[in-house]
Amino acid sequence: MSPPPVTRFAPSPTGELHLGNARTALFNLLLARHAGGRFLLRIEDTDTERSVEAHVRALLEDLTWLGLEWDAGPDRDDALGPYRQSQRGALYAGYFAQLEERRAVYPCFCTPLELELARRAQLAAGKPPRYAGTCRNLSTEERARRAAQGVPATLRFRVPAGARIEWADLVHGAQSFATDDIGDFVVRRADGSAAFFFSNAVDDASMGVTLVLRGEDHLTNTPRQLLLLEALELTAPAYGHVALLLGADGAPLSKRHGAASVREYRERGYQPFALLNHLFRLGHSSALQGLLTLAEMARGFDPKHLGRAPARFDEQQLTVWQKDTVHHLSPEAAREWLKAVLPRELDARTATAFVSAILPNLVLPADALPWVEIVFGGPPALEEGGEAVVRNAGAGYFAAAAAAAATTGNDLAAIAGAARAASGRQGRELYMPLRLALTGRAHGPELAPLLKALPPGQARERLARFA
RNA sequence: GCUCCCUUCGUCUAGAGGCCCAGGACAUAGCCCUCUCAAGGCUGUAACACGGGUUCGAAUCCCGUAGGGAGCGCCA
Repeated sequence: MSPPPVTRFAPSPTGELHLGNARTALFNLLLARHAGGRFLLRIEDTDTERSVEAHVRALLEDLTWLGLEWDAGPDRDDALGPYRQSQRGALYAGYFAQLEERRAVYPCFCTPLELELARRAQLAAGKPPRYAGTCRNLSTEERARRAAQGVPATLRFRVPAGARIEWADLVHGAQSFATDDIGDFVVRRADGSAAFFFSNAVDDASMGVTLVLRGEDHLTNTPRQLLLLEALELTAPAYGHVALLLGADGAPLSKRHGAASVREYRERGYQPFALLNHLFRLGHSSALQGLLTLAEMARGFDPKHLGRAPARFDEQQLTVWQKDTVHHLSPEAAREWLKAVLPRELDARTATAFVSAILPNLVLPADALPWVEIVFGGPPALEEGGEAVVRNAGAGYFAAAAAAAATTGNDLAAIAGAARAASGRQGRELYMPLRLALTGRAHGPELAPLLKALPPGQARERLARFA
């Protein structure tokens, strides 16, 4: 029996939570829950230039809104924390010292400009843009001299030559990379802060993370982290690289596709469970059908069923989940969901009647707007072509219907019954003139419940118009 | 440029040499139900990127080609 897994989501707070990252978070959470393990949230804010506190808050909000709860994180500290990399400097210092002691790293005095020029020259010459090793073999004296001059230096990892780095990727299987294809990389910036390869790998190890599911964009970077961990004699987690999420057109998901962040979908009125159910099946397959709860997803999640090919985020598919979620909302939840579009002064009973009537026809809150106007905005004008249908039913039909509405309340059976008795009409012939007179439209939610939401006297008034 | 990853119906995917002239879900078309819409039921259309090999047999293994993507940063 292997120990329970520890997984993590380690976002950088540089913007809104991207859908691809949300999926990564979901998968890691499910992976942990599936086996009774722990799911950690670590904020990777070593880049103080781009990390913004407001983004951290937004990130936690979005994850919470989705229902993705972490066992430990920036707001839930424990012995393994702190969970913000900007607060882990002391721990990093110890590991930097170890690397220096073992001569696994060396100071690099190259300036950003020099490096940029070198990179461009290499690219232009058709060569891989890798660090040329300028500072790799400086003498001890030379290093001391430059340091004494106060030349700022980064710390670079000395990548061993002629070796191969191999690992079994959870998604892609056996991987093998030649160290000769990897340039010496920066582990500590000139300002003393830790660089991604370093802090990310070191934190996974020091936090006891055993399983890392991350974006495929990290696949070719993995050998660097493995090298680093090996030099530090730390245990590497098992890595799985999930294919990227694309837009409906097959291009990387971005703003161009309308929305690429959780926040945007949330603001448009999408339900968290709709989003979650969609993400669950993107790049992952499950025999489970239908709308799933997080617990059900956790039970059914299997890293063996993670796909290797990139998946497209198709809003049409999301809409299917959204409909399903919305149609199953309780009347209370539905009222809350529609709060922004419902008239303010509506009493609870009417609001519930109205919401229950139109819910089966909604996908997003905005879809309720026309019905608010139709039901609460007074007798609606007839749509194109409605006039003829109404006229054809005749004045007697509507006189009987209006009378029934006045005496029996907003009861469709009574109203239709009276109209039937007066006109002899049945089926569509019977109901369509009623629908038109009451809503102005030929299409819409079921009439009976809609009638119940109509303000007092409105049914009679709307029908009497054509008597 | 180099290294690496990927390629099954419109979309998400099942498929780990014979169970596949490729299965499911959603979308789509038709029918049924029905006061309309939605929901529901039934039926249908629709895919192994291409070319070589290996094998009695390949969607599955190997090699190429094409297309897409990532990485090669004092970003993460």
